[in-house]
Amino acid sequence: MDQRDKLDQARERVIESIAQNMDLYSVTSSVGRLYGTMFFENGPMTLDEMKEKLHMSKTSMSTGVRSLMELQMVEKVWKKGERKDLYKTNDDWYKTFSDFFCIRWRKGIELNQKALNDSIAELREAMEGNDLDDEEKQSVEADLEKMQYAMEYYTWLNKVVDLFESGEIFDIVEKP
Amino acid sequence: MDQRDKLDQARERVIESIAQNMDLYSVTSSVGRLYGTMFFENGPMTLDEMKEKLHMSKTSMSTGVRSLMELQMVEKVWKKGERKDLYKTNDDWYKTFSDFFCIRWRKGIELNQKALNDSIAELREAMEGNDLDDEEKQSVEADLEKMQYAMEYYTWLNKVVDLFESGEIFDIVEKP
DNA sequence: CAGTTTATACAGAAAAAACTGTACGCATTA
DNA sequence: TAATGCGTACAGTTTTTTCTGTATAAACTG
Repeated sequence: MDQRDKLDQARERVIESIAQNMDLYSVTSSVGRLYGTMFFENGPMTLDEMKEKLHMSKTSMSTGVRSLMELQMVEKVWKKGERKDLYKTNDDWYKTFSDFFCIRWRKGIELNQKALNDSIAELREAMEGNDLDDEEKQSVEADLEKMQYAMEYYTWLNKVVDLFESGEIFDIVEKP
Repeated sequence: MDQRDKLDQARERVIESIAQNMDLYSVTSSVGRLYGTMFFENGPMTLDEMKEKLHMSKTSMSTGVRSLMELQMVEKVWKKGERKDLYKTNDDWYKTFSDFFCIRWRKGIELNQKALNDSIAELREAMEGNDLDDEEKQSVEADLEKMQYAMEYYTWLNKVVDLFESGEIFDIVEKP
């Protein structure tokens, strides 16, 4: 094998590994491959360059870049005299991980807490009225207990997310 | 509206919210709904009961339960005299979250580290041989720097995962 | 042991997601 | 202003995933 091919292969191995594991960020391996490719490119890339490298449609590159921008993994770059949009990877992986973790879980927590709050209130109200028979009361009591457990759990999880959002996690586990 | 309906609705709201957010655990909302239903059931359930409640095929219940068991969210229960398999939710959400977080990220880290190790070794070897022109050397140098950054990041992330795996996280953020 | 009953493997249908090519709006250039 | 070039909306196609019904093997019952 040619020396040049060997170097390319070493790079491609890493790109492919990143691609295969990008499902951790809920994107397809195609989008992951796009990220990996941009990561190893020495400068910002245009959509046409991406399309060229990955042998995919420009539309896919466009939507792929949008996904990566939402994840804050890629950002748009301005360069005077250049008509095409340029994109580069955001190379702070620590921040990318934290942001993703926070956004993802915070959203889930919030929605579930909202539903729990509403339902807990309704059940408590029903308990206070006197139109439940014993069996119903017992069932509502059981539901309330479960919902309260869930609320406590989300309170805890929220604090875990705070750890990452505040950057406190970097005091606990220091960057190399 | 009937009082009974209102109580059911309160429960259903929470189940549906859980279902919608179970994509955090990479399962479909159908599987999430199954989990929610089992969570609020007072005892263990059979596949037929699930099928009945969710109006879905028994096959789906079977595969759904398997998914939830892999996530350690559900476990099989033995009861003498009962021919059908019984399943109940594992109600330690703190552990479920930690386990999922660890398994998920540990796997990604490991695979990426493996690829990085191989490629870093190859590139270093290439640098030591004397058959690279200046341009190539520069390119390899740039790749190596990126790969080393990635390795450092994964080392850090591994330590974060350790925090959850060891349970140390519960000293930092205490359970309510 | 024959007759049920249970869970699941498997194949196919239905639904969802990913991807492509065309068309169009907007911006820049001449 | 006309002409060119860019990114993306959109519709249609392909691929993947989810879901169902049937068939079957294993386990239980009498």
